[in-house]
Amino acid sequence: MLTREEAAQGFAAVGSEPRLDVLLVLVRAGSAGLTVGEIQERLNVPGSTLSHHLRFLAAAELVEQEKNGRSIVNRAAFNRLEALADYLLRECCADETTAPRKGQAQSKTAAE
Amino acid sequence: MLTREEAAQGFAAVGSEPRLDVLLVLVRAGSAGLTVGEIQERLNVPGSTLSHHLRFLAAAELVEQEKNGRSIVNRAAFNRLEALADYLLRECCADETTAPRKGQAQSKTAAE
DNA sequence: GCAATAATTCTATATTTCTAGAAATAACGA
DNA sequence: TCGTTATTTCTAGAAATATAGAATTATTGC
Repeated sequence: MLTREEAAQGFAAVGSEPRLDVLLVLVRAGSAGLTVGEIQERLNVPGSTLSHHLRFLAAAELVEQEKNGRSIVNRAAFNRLEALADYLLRECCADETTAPRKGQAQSKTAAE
Repeated sequence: MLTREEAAQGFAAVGSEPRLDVLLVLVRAGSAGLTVGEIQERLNVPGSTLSHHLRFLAAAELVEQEKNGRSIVNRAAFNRLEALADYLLRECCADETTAPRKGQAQSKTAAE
């Protein structure tokens, strides 16, 4: 489960277009991941800039990096991404006193 | 459907703790929404700062603002939040050539 | 050891964002 | 109209982030 700080950091990490691009190519790549060089080929971005963005994504634990020879394989952290996706609406309407929003999951913290 | 730019802007909007706090109280409040003053009470933040953050959230269309007398009611844009939540993993594993990630939805853009 | 490759760190500049006090605007009630 | 309430806009300094070239580190093959 994500803390509020982790969630904000995660959202900030994908809150810039170049970084969102990086994450999306990794998500598409699936569990095989991509090396830094492969990402660089796909996105056509200078190495130092890419490295900076990858560090950001790794710090937010949205991307995992594994060294393999002189390459570094980057993989999307799918569990973390799912947790992020769930985070925003998790407590939906917990304070709602009148009719709850139709079709909206109710908060687990709200009294059943 | 969200463009890449809209998605990045949306994530950036919830990518700061104070702003995530604002969004979360609105999500909890449900469809009734909250006035700026009510948010201010709950979060204990200066009005000018809150106004700045709300503008950010509204620009990303994560929050809708409706004027009501001298108050402004703010509501979470649930549809948009759902779209954001779906965005990250939508194209999961589209480029995967070997075994797809178990339990992971396949991309709509991938050949069926 | 040496050249080549893969990636990071260093550095510097430009831009954006954060924060919040002060002033301004807008709406209502008497 | 006047005072009060609700909110925004103005302003400005501090902090964070973006970008990318140059230098550096690490790994491999010969």
